[in-house]
This record gives sequence, C-alpha cells and structure tokens, in this order.
Amino acid sequence: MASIKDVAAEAGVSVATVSRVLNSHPSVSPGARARVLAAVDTLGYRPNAVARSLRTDQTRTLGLVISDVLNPYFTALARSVEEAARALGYSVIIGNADERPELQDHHVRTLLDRRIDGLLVSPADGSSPQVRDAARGGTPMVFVDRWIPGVDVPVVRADGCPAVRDLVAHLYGLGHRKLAIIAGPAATTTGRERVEAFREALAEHGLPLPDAYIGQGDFQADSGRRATERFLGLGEPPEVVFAADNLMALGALDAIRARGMRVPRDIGLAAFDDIPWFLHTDPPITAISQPTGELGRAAVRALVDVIEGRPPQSVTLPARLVVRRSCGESEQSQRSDL
Amino acid sequence: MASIKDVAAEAGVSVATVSRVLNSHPSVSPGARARVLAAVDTLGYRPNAVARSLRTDQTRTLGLVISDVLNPYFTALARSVEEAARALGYSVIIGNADERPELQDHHVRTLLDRRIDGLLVSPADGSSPQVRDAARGGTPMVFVDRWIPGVDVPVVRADGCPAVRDLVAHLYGLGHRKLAIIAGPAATTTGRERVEAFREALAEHGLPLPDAYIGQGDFQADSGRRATERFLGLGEPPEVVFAADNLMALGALDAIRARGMRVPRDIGLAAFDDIPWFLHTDPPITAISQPTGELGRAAVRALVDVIEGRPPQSVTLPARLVVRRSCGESEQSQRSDL
DNA sequence: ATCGGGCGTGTAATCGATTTCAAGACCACG
DNA sequence: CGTGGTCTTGAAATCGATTACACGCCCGAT
Repeated sequence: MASIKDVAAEAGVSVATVSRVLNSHPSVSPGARARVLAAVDTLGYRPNAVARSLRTDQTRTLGLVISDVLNPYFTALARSVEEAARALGYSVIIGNADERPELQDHHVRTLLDRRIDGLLVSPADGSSPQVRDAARGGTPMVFVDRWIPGVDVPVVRADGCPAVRDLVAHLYGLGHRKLAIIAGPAATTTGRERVEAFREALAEHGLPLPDAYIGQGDFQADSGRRATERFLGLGEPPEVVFAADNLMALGALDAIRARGMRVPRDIGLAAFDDIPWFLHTDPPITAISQPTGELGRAAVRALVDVIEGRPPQSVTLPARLVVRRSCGESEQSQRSDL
Repeated sequence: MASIKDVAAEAGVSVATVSRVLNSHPSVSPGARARVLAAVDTLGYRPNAVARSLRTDQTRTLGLVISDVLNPYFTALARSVEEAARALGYSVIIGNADERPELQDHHVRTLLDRRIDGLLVSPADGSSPQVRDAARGGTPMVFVDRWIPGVDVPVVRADGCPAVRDLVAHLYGLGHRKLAIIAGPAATTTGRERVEAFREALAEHGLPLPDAYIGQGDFQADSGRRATERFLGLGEPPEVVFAADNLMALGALDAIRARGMRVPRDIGLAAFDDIPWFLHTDPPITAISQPTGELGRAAVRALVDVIEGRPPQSVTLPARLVVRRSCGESEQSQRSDL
C-alpha cells in the first residue's frame, strides 16, 4: 500500500507538502497542489488512519457498548447512533455485552486500548470498576438508556415512569387487579426503575405488588419464559403480566402458549420497549415505546460535546404507551392505536 | 495516559525490556520482569493499540459490512461473527450498509483506511468497484451470505434451493396453485437465486410464474408492503405470497392486515429467513431457516485462514424448511414443527 | 538599495510501540 | 588467564503520518 512518501516522490515534493494538501492547509502553491492530487490519484493513495491517529492523538471513532445486539431496541439505538456519528465525521465501534458484565468490561478495555475518542455505554451491571476507572481517567463518556449511579457522566435516556403509570391506569380501567411484572436485573437502573414505577403506579390505585408477582428476569427471553411459568403455576395467577423488556415478553408469550393458553383471553401481556414485530404477534402487544432515534442522536451530540470541550447535557426524553390488544382491550381502543 | 516510556522509567529499565516483558519474550531476567510488572500495575499502563498496529502492521481487527442491522438475520450473523472472532483474538468493526451501495462503499473505505486485517462482506449490490478493488488490492476478504460474481474471494453462505423446493412441494401438497414471490433486488445474488429456485420448483409441478406474480422488493419492509398491495389488487390474486426475506414478510403482513384480510384464511404467507418472532406472529409463519451461527463461525474461520496465509475454503451450508401455520397447514402439520 | 513581511517549501522531531544489533556481564572450559 | 558462548540489556531505527521551525524568495515600502 502506498504511503505518503511514495506520493511525495511521485509528485516531486516533500511529505510535508503532501500532508498540507491533504489537510487543505492554505499555504500550498496551485502547482504543487495539482501535482500532489495527481500523484494521489495515480497511486490510489489513502492516508493511513492508524499513523494519523498516533500522531494527532485522535481516532475520530466512538465506542458503543450495548447490552445485547439481539435485542431490537438496542440495534435500533445502535443504528441511530452510527448515523448521527457519521454525520459528524465519526465512526463507531459496537461492543455487544450480551448482558454479561465480564464481556462488557472486555469491550470497554479493548475500546480504550484502541484509543477511541469517546465512549457510549449502556451498562449491563451497576458497578463495573472498568467503567468507573475509564470515567475517572478522563475518557469522554456518556451513559445511554442505563447508567451507573455515583459516576459523574451525562445520561441520555427515556423516562418510562409516566408511561408505566398510564399503562397501569389502562389495565385498571380494563378491570384488571392482579398485575405481575417480570423485572430486569436489579443491577441495572432500568431494571430497578421499571419495577418501582410499576409498584408506585399500583399503589395509586390501592393495589399491592406481592413478591409472588415479581419475577426476576435478566432481560433475555429465557428468563421471561421461566418467570411466566412460575406465575402460571401460582394458586392465584396474575391477570396481566408486564414484561420489563421486549425479549422477556417474547419468552412470556412462549410460556403462555406452551401451557395451551391464549392472550388475552386467559392472561394479559404488556411490554416495555416497542418494536415493529409487536404489531404482528398474536395478538398485537400493548407496549411502552421509547424514542430510539432521538435517543441515539442526543447521546452522540452529548458525547461529541464532551469530546470537543463543550459543556454536555444530560437528556431525558418521554416514553409513551401504545395500546393494542394483548390486555383484553375492546375492539374500539384497539383500533384507535393501531 | 501512561506510555511505555513511563513504565520503563518507573521500573528503571529501557523501553525494550518493557516491550519484551509485555510480549513474553524469553530473555528477560526474573528481577526485571517483576519490576516491569509492578510498574505496569502502579501506573495502570495499557499498551497503545494504535502505536502497536502502526509498527506491526496488523490491527487484529476484522471488518464486517452487513446489508442491514435492523434485519434480525444480519444481527444474528453479526453476533456469531463477533463471538468467533473474539475467540481467535480479533475484534470486529461492523458497518451497516442499510442496503445502500454508497453507504456500503463508505464503510469499506473507512475500514480499509483503518487497516483492518480482513474484511467480511455481504454486498448490497452486485458490482461495487470499491469492493472489487479491495479484493484485487490484496485485502484478505470473504463474502458471507451474498457475493459478487467474478471476484475471486471465498464465499460462505447457505444454499436455499432445496429448501425452496421443499416449500413449493409443501404448498402444492396443501392445494395451492397460484404462488407469488416478493423478490429481493436483482443486484444481489440472494435476490436472484431465490426467485430462480422458486421458478424452477414451480416448474417441477407444472406451475408457471407469471410476471404479475413477481413483486420487486429491496429486502426492506416497505417494499414488501407495496408488492403485496399490488398482488391483492390483481384480478386474480395469488393464494400464497413467498417473501424472500423476513422484513418483506413483515411488510406483507402489514398490507394484508390493512386490507382487513386474515392469514392464512384469505391468503397464505411464507418467508425466507427464520427468526424467533415468526413463532409469535398471527399466525406463526412458515419459513426457511438459515444456520446463522455456523455461517458466522465458518466465515471467520475462512477469513482468518486467508489472513494467516492458509488456503481458505468456500463453505455452503444447507437451509431448511420450518412448517408453521401461515399457509393453511392443518393442525397436525402445525404441531409437528412447532 | 535595503529592509520587512508574507508565502511556499523542506528538514526533522514527534507520537508509542517493536525489533535489530551490539555490547556487557558472567560462566565454563582448556 | 584467555577464549568462546549464553544470557540480559539498551540504543537506535522504524512504521506513516503531522507540524514546528527555518530558510529562501519575491514584493512593496522607505
């Protein structure tokens, strides 16, 4: 592969002049510029980003560590992040943690080794020392979706509490009183928040949230399945199950179907995170929708602010309830939101 | 951030010795080794991968350019690729082409600028000069899923022809005669192959594939919707629609539902690519399943073979039909494959 | 004619690693 | 005591860029 030296030789100038042309510095004569450009063309020269990064101490690359690539919510987020970053001239390297803290740490470490300019993290656990150290060490960083309390880093996320309250009111209005939740890991902020919001919303209607109605999940389909099986085996099973993410909702659907039961006839189902497929499940699923596109854009904006020395801002966007048919809604309410 | 010089100073040795310890060269005295390790520890030193790459001319990074991150088939593939690469000590940078040739070329270019050790590509178009040049230029490369004819690069893919034949036989057995297909872009190999396999399989049963029954799609949901609308507006609409990927199947489902029709009562639906959600749609969808995990592993193996100078092998794996309920299958055949 | 100030250009230092080469220390053997 | 070999070690070159600095040149002002 041709290097800047080859270009300089071909154009009959020094490497400094080549570099100046490539970086559009002002003081280069038109003649030299033309010869350099011609040489670049005939050699098919492309600057070596590795060498450039070493010298300039910036890679124009952002790291994004997400909890699970197979989760459509996170791929939608990843996509909007990449798009926003590209518009600003940055590339992004995605690390998939698979909800495993040690994998998350692995990715953070290799990303740091590569000297990415900034890091977007949705922590799989609540206290990764790796992440803490990176933040303390001065790596530009912003949390997206989930965060780690006590680490001084901007957070970009959606606030699901009002939407959860809407959901509970909706379920109450449909006559449901026995409501269960499949929670996410207590180590994650979203895992905790959603249970708390649910509990508080229930309390507003004078409803309890017994321990038996809290299933401990890990945001993966299988845990949703197991939790739902336990619910269904209860002497007094819940009337509606609320899954704290879309994958666990999928697992719940599995478990319900395996028992030969039907949604919503035998049991209702609602989910946090809305994804295109929820329109086409049997039945379409009532869900809480997050503005992933805006979330990704805001996260990149905040991170680039940190990188370029501007004061960054935490951003909280609203999530909203999308009513469909999985909780025994009437035809009427169904149609209004389809 | 501490550099190797700082470590050398702290340990009271030269940078050469530090480097030797870090790369576990044999000839370092136990004392020096211990002091270096201690220095590394107190400074929290991590080698700069950028500098290392510049010197060694290898990044231990693979590039993966996929056609669409929002397509669960490709995220499953990306996941298995990353996993296999990690096991071999490589990182993966994913580029999402969004089915747009110019975006694909953008990613190939920046990946090459970053001097990745090898490239895994699922080309969004049939003739990217960018990709051709990279291959000719000697960049280790492997095509996965789709490929570009005439470019001498190993291909790792699933052969869907037998499964398509099985599908057509299955549909024929159910009494369907009017079969339509929503094709992928003719610029992609998978786009063409699936139509051809479908046409040939129909011919085996003496069935025609009229032009009116070929919808031109682009592997995205919206095109599936439009093609299906056209089918439904025909004087003699098809009895079954076969979508050449899962996203277009989703669009088809939309279109059918928008007309107030039901699957499979009013029209049947089948899809290429199987994804977990197909079990939970209304109704569960009969689909052709690809072995994404094995595909990803084989692709990485082949690419690393090229990189490390071993003779690489093209790999073709079988796809298989998964019968569910979206084509008017009886309860019996449904249960056997659920 | 002299001086000052741009402007265009090249030389060389630099970024943080790896690696070659030579040299010093030490030991064993004759 | 001299010789040769092994084992450790460090100095310096190198990878491919960017950039500070200096130099030569030309032009206009005095």
